[in-house]
Amino acid sequence: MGQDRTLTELEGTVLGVIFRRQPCTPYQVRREFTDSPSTFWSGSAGSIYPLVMRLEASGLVRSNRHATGSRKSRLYRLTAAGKKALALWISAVSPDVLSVPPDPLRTRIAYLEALPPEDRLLYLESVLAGMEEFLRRFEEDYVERRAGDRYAELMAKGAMATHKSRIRWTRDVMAALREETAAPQSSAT
Amino acid sequence: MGQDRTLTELEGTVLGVIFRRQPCTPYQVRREFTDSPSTFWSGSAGSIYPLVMRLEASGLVRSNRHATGSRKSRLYRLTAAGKKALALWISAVSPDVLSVPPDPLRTRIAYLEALPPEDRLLYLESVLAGMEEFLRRFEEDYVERRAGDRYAELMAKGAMATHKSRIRWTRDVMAALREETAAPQSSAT
DNA sequence: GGCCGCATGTAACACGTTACATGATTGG
DNA sequence: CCAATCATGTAACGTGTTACATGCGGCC
Repeated sequence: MGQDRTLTELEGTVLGVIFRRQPCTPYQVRREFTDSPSTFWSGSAGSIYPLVMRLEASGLVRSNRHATGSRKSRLYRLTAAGKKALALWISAVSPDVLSVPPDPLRTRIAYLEALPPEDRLLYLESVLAGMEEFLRRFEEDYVERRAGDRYAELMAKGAMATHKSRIRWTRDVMAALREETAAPQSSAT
Repeated sequence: MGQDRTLTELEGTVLGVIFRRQPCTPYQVRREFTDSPSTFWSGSAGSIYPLVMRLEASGLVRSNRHATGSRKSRLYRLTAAGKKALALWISAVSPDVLSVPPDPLRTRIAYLEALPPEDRLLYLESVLAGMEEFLRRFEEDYVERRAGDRYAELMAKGAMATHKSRIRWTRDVMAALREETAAPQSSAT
């Protein structure tokens, strides 16, 4: 009921969250985003509630009334169509999946020459420190939650691998920069 | 003239492109996005032209008329304020820079259990093949363009490092999956 | 019993996308 | 000279964000 269009990135992800957590409330879905170490999706109420309602309207999820005390809410779970749609969304191999994901740090470093020369290394150092701090917290968090969930463990490893690769690369950039200033050629300001 | 608000990700990037290429036309800016191996920004006319006009309205870029034959266009370059704004955008260390960037593949693999068990490895294999194909093309392209630009080289290395790390991780996931099916425990659907 | 966090929403706004429109230029 | 591509835009649309509104629950 309702014509099939391909799911957006957030819709697919939310469908995945509900699939994993079902039955669950929209608020639990939100928490999944707000608690995530990634800051890409805000998980704001304004995105999640309307989205979940949209999913229900297109028959991908269904909900039961549910009350805790006199507070009313709804528990959502996937329908058969929902599970099919999720599987389809996952397995449709799009270019974004195969190509390099966006990286705000890479973008900034690409235009590092817009910074005064003496600020460039300082910037990279502060970023590096921040990333290492992030890594520490991520690892703590990961140890804390590894409830034997093999899947969660795999996911965390993937995210950390990427993060570490970024850290290593940042160090490379710093080394290149130091080398350049040590043996100065003509520099374009 | 025009009040300073912090630049969005696309605005900062476009400012960077103009800084790098100046003087240049909006179309050249678009090409930078459409030619990029990353698919995150479409670089559609509908995004770039209005954005560049917005930048000019806020005094970050300035343009001169410019004609090739009877076709008219504008050549843009950064103003002093523009260069300052770019430097500020780069050096303001936000959480998105420090945390793990979004990864459509990671997200999909997180909900791999929504796929019929027999499809999971097949999916990962096809993704892996696609990523390796992408890597080959990226490397060709990179060799082709390495006009001794140390910076471009560094950037390419960063992107490739991330990409390779993703490939390695995908292999890990496949190995874990194979192991699991070889020595089956209780599996959730 | 008042305050703060939980939980569910809604409204206005900004921004990027697709699709469309238009004219110039180049190639067969 | 006709078609395809280059190049510059505009319009409608969808969707995510911030900010606001509301009410319940626990705690101090």
